[in-house]
Amino acid sequence: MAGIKQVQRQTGVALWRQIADRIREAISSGAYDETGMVPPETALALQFGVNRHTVRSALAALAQEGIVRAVQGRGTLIERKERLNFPISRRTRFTDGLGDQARETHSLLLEHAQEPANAEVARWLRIEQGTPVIRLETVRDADRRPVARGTSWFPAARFPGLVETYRQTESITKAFAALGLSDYVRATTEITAAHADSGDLADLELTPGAVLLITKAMNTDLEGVPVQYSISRFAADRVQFTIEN
Amino acid sequence: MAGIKQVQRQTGVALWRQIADRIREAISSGAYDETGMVPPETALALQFGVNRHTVRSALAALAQEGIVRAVQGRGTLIERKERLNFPISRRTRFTDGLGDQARETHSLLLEHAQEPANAEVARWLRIEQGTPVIRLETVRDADRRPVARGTSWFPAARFPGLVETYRQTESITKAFAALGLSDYVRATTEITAAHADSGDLADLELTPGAVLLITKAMNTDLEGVPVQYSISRFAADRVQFTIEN
DNA sequence: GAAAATTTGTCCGTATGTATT
DNA sequence: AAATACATACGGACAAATTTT
Repeated sequence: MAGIKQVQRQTGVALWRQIADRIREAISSGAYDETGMVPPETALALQFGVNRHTVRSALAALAQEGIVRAVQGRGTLIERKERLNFPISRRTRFTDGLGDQARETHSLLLEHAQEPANAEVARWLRIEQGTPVIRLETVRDADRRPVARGTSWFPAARFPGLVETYRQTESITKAFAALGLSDYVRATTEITAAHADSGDLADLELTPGAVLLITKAMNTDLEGVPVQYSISRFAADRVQFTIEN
Repeated sequence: MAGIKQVQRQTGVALWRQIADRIREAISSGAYDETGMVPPETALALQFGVNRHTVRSALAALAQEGIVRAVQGRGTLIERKERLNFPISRRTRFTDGLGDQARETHSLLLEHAQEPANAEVARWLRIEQGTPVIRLETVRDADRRPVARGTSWFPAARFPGLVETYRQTESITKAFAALGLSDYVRATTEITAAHADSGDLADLELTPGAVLLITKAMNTDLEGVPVQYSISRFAADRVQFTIEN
């Protein structure tokens, strides 16, 4: 089971890097497909002739890349992934956009409040700073796998009772419809990427170092008046966005 | 200079995490603005009453978030960042899209070749697999800072001499124009995010763990015939994308 | 320009804690 | 309950890069 090529010292490339590369190759070559796990750290340390900590550095790098996930007491599992596709267009809607990619989608309302708009929210919703807005904190699942967490703000005066309707329907589109807004469109979307923070790790069931796709989006009614501003944080290894022009 | 709150053991929260949080706060409060650096590891270890390795774990986490950057022999520098905005639309062009956000942009041609299209390239360019394509590997800078590296493929038969023209003009738009294609449009864009690999680290001057925004884009001529397929890898902390619908 | 001091990087060894099997 | 496996933390040594003397 020992590899043919051993790691080499004093080559200018750190041992843990060489080992990470070696394990990455082994994973993609399917060497560990039987168990779906990487061998225990102690076994790898023996195999490569290094200290267990050196192996840990290598595994930490791979975990950080999302290739493996260490579980205390169990072992280091190999991750496999498929990405859901989210089209971004004038007609962008979360659930509809998924189409038949997921059998079952859920939206969990974590928290809600009515509060005065801060500078950023006011700018996006084109209202005066301090105007009352409704804030919703949600986590969205597709087939039991958390996909995104986000915060949305709505002008409070225009959508009384939004929270109750949303809680029942789990859909912004339906809540809007129930409140007299039959249609709306995506006006602008801003996309960045960053590392997950501790809140993301918990809500999206991620491991430290995970990557997020972050969108800031503004929806308007058909007259172009802003009705929703959202910041959404997507687990990057579970989604991709597509834009058709 | 010692902090008022000390870190606490046996609380269920690892020491290195507590220390990372403490340093993160100190940075954002401007405590280290004078030097633009975090104190040396040994000083922090003394301040928090822990081993230097524990401080290193904390700093590694912050480095991985892109908040600091360690430089051997010098110290741990605090990163500050501004993001360039890339609009994605039917008229998407790299340099023009930047507008006045950068005084100076460059495109460095790393490598080029003519080769048969593989399955992916053939699918995007809507040509037969094996048809000759021109491949360009480039790195793009804005104000001396590398922003993106990418690979582009073009149908070889349609654009003879593309490489020479591109090398002179540093512009795909101008190279197309010189070869008789006066205008083209962005048809589809696919966006994902991931960790940087070793090639990205080198070309984009990033540190391990850095996050990338990755686009797969297809441009067509005005008749809708694909003329270019590109995979671009953007340093996520230097850019954002915007989509206006 | 050379030497010394400073600072981060790598690696080892050991001990103990915590979660899972 | 015991064994296994990952997580955290400490201590030490030396290497490598940079800055200071």
